Amino acid sequence: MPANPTPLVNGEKANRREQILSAAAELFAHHGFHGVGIDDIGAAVGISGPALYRHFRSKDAILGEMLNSISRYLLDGGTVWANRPGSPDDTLTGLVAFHVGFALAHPSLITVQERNLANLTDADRKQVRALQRQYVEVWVRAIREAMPDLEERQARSAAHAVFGLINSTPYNRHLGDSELAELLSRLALGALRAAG
Amino acid sequence: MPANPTPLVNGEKANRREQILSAAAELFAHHGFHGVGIDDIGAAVGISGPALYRHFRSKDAILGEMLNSISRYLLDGGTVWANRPGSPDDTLTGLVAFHVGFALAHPSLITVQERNLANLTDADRKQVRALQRQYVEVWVRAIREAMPDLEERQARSAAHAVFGLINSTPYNRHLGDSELAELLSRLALGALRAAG
DNA sequence: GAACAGTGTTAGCGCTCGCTAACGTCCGGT
DNA sequence: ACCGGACGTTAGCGAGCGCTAACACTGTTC
Repeated sequence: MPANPTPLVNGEKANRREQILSAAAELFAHHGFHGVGIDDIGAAVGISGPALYRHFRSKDAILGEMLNSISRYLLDGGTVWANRPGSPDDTLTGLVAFHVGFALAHPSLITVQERNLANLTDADRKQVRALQRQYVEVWVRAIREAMPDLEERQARSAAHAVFGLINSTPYNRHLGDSELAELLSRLALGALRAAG
Repeated sequence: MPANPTPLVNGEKANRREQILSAAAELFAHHGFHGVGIDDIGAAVGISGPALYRHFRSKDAILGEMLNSISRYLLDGGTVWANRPGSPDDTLTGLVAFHVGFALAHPSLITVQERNLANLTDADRKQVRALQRQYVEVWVRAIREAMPDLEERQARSAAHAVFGLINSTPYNRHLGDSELAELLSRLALGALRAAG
């Protein structure tokens, strides 16, 4: 279980680093990494551009910490759900619910993680990729236990496809949260069941 | 039916404009709009930076024409499939196959269209958005005819979710094309059937 | 064969960006 | 009372960007 229930909490008691990460996530999601300036991020938290360097070594470091935190949160949470006792079908349902919950709570983080991998430092990208791969593997194992007749490559493709389905939350703001969560879960499980 | 079977063909007989659009799509998909320079695009087609201005009014115009072309192609093709005679279920299957075919043939166009809407000129964005909205409506109508008990808002959310599912092709390069096409179609239809 | 349209080149302007430097202010500990 | 660290400011650098200007070459037209 991760130490923090959600990554990048943006509550009132959050310290500067977290405020900055949260604001930067919103901006990166809307305009892309290169479309956002240091001054924009500073202004979003009420300080002025260069003051950011009291908290982060560089602009790349902001993105790096952001994506690392997201990937680690997903991997940790996914691992917990995958190891819960229960039938393979229950495990899959739990994983779906977990990912849906994250995507609904943090659509901008979803957007950033999907779009800005290429803007990372080589070292950061390596780390994030590794975490993402492990998360996919958690899903692949869960999928194959629920559908033993699926090949591994097909299960992996199915996992990516289901991520794409759930990660549509940024374009899906016209339904209530609970209603959307229920619909997405049903769609995701329906897709997975059709894979077998 | 659109005049051209696929948008932005990058064959050998393609003229300069099309070469440029094709190369720029690849670059934009990998590095993002702001991460690609005029000189990069020029180099990719064997000419040097400023020569692009013989063919396009600006860098924004390249992106604008690219996204407009994609959206128009999808809308035109989707409309054709939606109007084919056949059962509602056949129509849905046709739409899925059409979108899957496009996503498989042009993963980088998928990426660009998903990530770079925000970098368009106001006028271009308005146009592209309008085309995308119409395409979504084509799907919403088809979905509701196949599942009459679905509300319109739910059908719209389901459409976005299925787009996300199919548009996962950029992350899905480890399965053969035909195998992946078949899998994605099955997943998409399974998701849609689970919506009702 | 001169004019011209089409397509390429290089040089360079003006602007923005990430980042550093130098400095100011507040605040808790001895 | 004073010092030092944490955190903020503004000014400005060097680099890279989109784009324009000025010019060169080629092939077609009358």
